[in-house]
Amino acid sequence: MVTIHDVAKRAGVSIATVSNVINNSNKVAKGTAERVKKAIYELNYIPNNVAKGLKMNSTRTIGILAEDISAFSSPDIIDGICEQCERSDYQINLANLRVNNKVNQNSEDMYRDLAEDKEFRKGIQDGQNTLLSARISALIYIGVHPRDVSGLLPQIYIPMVYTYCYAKNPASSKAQNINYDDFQGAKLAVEYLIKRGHSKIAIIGGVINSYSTHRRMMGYQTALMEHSLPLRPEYITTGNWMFESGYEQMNKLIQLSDPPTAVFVMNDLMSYGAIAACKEHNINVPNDISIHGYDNQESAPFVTPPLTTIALPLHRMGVMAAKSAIDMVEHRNMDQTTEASVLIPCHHVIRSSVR
Amino acid sequence: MVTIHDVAKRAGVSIATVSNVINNSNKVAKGTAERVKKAIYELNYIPNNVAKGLKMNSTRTIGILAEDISAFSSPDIIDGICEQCERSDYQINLANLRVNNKVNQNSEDMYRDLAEDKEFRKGIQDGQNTLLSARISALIYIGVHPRDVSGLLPQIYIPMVYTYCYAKNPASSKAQNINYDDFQGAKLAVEYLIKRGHSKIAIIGGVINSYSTHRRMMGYQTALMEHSLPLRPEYITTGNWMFESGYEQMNKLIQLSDPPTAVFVMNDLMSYGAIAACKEHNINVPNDISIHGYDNQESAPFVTPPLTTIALPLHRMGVMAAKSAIDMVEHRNMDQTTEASVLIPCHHVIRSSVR
DNA sequence: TTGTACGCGTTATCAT
DNA sequence: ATGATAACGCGTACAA
Repeated sequence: MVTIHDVAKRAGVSIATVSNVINNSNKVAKGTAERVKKAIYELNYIPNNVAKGLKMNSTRTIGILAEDISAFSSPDIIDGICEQCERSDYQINLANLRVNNKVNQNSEDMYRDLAEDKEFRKGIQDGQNTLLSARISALIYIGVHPRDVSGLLPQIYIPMVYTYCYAKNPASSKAQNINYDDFQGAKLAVEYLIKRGHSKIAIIGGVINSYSTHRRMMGYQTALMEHSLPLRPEYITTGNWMFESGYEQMNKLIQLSDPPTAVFVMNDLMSYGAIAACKEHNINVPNDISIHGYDNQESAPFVTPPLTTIALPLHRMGVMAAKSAIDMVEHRNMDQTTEASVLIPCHHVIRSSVR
Repeated sequence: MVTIHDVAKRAGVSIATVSNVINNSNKVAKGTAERVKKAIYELNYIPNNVAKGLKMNSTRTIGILAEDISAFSSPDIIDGICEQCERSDYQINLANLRVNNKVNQNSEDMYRDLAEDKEFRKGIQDGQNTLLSARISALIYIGVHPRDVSGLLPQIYIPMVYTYCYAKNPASSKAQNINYDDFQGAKLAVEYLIKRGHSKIAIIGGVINSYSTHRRMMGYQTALMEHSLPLRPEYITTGNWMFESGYEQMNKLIQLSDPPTAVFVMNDLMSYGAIAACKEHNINVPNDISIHGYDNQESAPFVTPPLTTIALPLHRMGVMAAKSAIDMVEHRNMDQTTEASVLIPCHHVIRSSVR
């Protein structure tokens, strides 16, 4: 490997001069700088960041600890992180926990079970340690489900950002949570239904102890309230985020004596189930009943009818996560205005499942 | 940060001894080793891999240069790479080129255009250099489309693996291509259609100069040939991988005087278009006509009818890619049996779009 | 403006 | 079995 010494020799200068043209090119005479740059180019010199990292005690590297990189939400978040890191000249070190292979899908409370799983906790420890031994400057933890992950990670002394999850008691004294706004997204959805003339609006929620379910439910209620619409208990149902539960709950709603004309379903998967239930009863979506999803999964444009839904600001979450991580590393977070948690608004994707 | 010196002091030994218990614990007396381990635990010592990397001239780090981490194929490949790296005690350094934002979707030959795009070539250079300055031990390049990417990357002196793309003239003298088997996958699909009793089997291909289109077409032909079925030119159509072209080509096939009873469509997106065309003509899928896709996109189970398709071995490609990268790093690739290109078989996902 | 010398945290060699 | 010490490639006082 060609080093700074080789460049110095070829340019006929000392290594200090080479270092100076690389790092603060103003400190060195123009002619000398040219010679050095020429030598760098000719030798195809590539600075050794591991030596630099050792010397500077800073690697300018963000560690990503992803609960599951195959989760639908992870790639776009990581994409955002990459983008910001490129802009700020940071590198990325990646570790993956493969949560979705480990979680018990049949469990009532799969994420709590998971949090108590010895093997998973060891995996998370190992992942964190591997990253830490690479001397990352900050750590971004990407969850697979918005929930409190306090206590999952051992305490560390570098800045931390949680995204697609949050920590009430973070693992670092410098920490931030970056998430999308469940409340705003749900409100957006229901307000749209109201705007389209619906007043009998039911809801199919996710699992009842989920943060998202709570927040989205509040968005639903608030939208109704602000438009002086009644909150009808028989219109409130919950499932478990899966296709089947959307199907089941929709069947219940259909059989009501005064059925809704629109249903806000808390995720796309359950929406598909709801649509399937309608089809079975020869109820046309959206003509007889409107279905509104949440998540904007990759499949949403391709189902029949194409699903009107709420898109998550995943890319922006990644950008923001990297940005706050880097800000904390570079001590720019010291103004009191910085909130420990930021919520990024969702936006609407209108297709054809709402009339 | 606590260093090996702190541990040594606390354990009352020299740093050499601490290093020995970490790396070759057999060289040191049992009692001493215990004391050292205790000190490590008490001080929460985490080895500094950047110092180690400098000293060893090896970081045990795989660089991933992803053309687009948001492409449907990338996350599972990366997941596989992560898994193998964890097993082999390697770290991962990630860079993303965001190709899909840069490519001109309307171009006849978008990837060739891209390859000639100055800005993209600069991006790829920068990405490679960033990775190289982190002194990665090997580089894995993940494409977004199976094609020859020779000449895109500058020549380098570390092992390279190409996956979801290939290089006839790789950028390293130690290189390998890891891909799925287009030919085998297509043959699998068409043989299934034949087994289900179809003999009038049409095909909707991708863009005509695409490697995948060629290979899948050959799989189609071979399956027909091996079952003594005629190759009917009017059954051979091609599109451009997008929804609309599936729709258009299907419309043509429907209007044939002797229309097919089954269509092998070369990707899922065009399959959705084909299904849409059938619906418009009140042709029931699969009862009147069968549709077979390729890719097994996340959406495939949710369209109507759920799509029978070919699943790509993405995770295994990632595992294999990392494995060969690491093998090359550790000089285990020296047997002549190692092929420059390996193809991993696809497998079948049977749902309801084929009768 | 440019050069010399030191130290960052390791591992490995060579003594002891 | 254990310890002292020289590198690894770089950035930066400080000297010139």
